[in-house]
Amino acid sequence: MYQLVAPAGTDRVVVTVLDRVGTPRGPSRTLTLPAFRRYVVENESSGPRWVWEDTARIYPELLRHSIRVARCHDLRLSHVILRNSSLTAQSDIRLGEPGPWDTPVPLEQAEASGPALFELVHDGGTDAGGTPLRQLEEFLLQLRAVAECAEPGRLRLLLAAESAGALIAAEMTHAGLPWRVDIHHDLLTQELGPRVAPGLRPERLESLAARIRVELGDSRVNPDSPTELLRALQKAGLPVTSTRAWALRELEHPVIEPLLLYKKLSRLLSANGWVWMESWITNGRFHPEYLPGGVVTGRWAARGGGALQLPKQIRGAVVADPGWKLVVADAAQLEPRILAALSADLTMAAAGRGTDLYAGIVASGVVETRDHAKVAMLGAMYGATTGESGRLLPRLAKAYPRAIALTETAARAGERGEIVTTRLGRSSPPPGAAWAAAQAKAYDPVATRLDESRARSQARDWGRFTRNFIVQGTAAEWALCWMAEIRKELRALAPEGDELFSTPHLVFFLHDEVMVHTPEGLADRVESIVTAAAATAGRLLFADFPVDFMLTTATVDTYAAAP
DNA sequence: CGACCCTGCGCG
DNA sequence: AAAGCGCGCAGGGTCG
Repeated sequence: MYQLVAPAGTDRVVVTVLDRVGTPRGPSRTLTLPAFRRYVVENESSGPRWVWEDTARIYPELLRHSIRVARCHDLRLSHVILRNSSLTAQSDIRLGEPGPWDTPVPLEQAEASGPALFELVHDGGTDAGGTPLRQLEEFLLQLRAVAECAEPGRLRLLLAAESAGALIAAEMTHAGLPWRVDIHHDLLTQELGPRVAPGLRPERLESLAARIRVELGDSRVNPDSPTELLRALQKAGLPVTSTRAWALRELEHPVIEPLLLYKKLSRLLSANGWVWMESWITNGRFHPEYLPGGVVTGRWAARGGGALQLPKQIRGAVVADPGWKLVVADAAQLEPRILAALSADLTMAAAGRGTDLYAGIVASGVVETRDHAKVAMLGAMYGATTGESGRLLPRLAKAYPRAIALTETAARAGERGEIVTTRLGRSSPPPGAAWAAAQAKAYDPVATRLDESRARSQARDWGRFTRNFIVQGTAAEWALCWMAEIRKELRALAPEGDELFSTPHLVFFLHDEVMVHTPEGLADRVESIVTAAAATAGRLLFADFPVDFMLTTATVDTYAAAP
């Protein structure tokens, strides 16, 4: 059963009950927001799938009133997938001209309350029963596209997982990540010195800057300016063409040590200093905005606060509430395991069974060290051709021909400008017009050497993108299924009380890693749930193919203590 | 002054 | 100009 929800004006919502194939089962009802909330609560027990345009817009309104739903269908996110998927290439949704669903209204920045989130216009008219047609017609197109494609099961799972991700993202934003500003403050003070006014350098940075100037024999150079710094380094006789840390590390000179430290600390100050703390932490919680589907591959992005880049340096400020714990779990060697399963490479899957996959590769005698195994695998998935990674690749290819063939096939497809598709049906975007033009130019009779090499280089670039897309994208699908399963089981474990987040709940997600904030007494159960969910996700994507998705899990008081 | 690009670095 | 993918953000620098 579906419940279609659409805004009507700024303070009303139209709800329509739809049957399995999307036919309205009666007239729609227009509800005020309070009536809508009651409606959701009353109907949730019958297990509907709520169909709405944009979870990020409508669900926070429910969460603010401590209302959660189990399942939804996010029309906006689903549209993007179906519009691009090779599995729905023949569908009307794919063949139609681009429309309003292809240029979604961006979500306003502000955490603005209530009605602002409903300012979508009721623009598509209604049918005789009052059903909003723009949303209904889109939903019908989507249902048809899935039902008529060759492998509806995959897309159905993908859309459900993507939509569950949207619910989780909104819930995590709402709940926030537990953050101790006192600890954060102490940490900053210890590293940088006492806080000073914005624009000034704290003591520690100031003295490092002074040392840098002395060592360079330049009394005015500003280490924050790459241009000035580069010039000063060259003047001091150092053979550098950039001021990147990795390049400086190669050099031997008294300025290097203070300079590297300066860069480290100045990064801490600008990215996660006091200003950051004051703009992003409220009432002991970090509330970043997650963007499901924000990356072409299907990974999440985040906006504001750099939520997906929390440096290890400050993870000590993430601390469970008194009487609570953090259960942190990380999928070990996720992408290579995904590659093994995608390519049905039994040998590679066996190397990772019950053990660290890289250690397993070493144990199989393919390479000598774990580090070699890792760099070779990453190189295979990213398309490295030179260096250590390039040298080791042939050995991987010999040991795991199926896995390596899959990456090579994906790369060749990209080089030809073709698209590739993940396990569940998310397809890569086609290369842009500039790319195609560059390729065409190389075949022109008057093409220059430069034209040809540029075209070749761009073709290889795109090949590396598609090579990685298929693995990264499928890993993202696995992670969505993992998280959706965790969420479902956590809700079954402990029914919610009056307080929305008084029971175990997800508070953080980072591509292949999740964090659950849980009352201490339930931590063991939560660990089991997280572990079992990984196996479930593996079966959802790869049925009975024998690949392990191993986790590193830890129950800790602070994120800094997680492995 | 804002809009934009570049450099550099954090995360997976 | 880091070999090799995907991101976001801050600060410097330039342009209109």
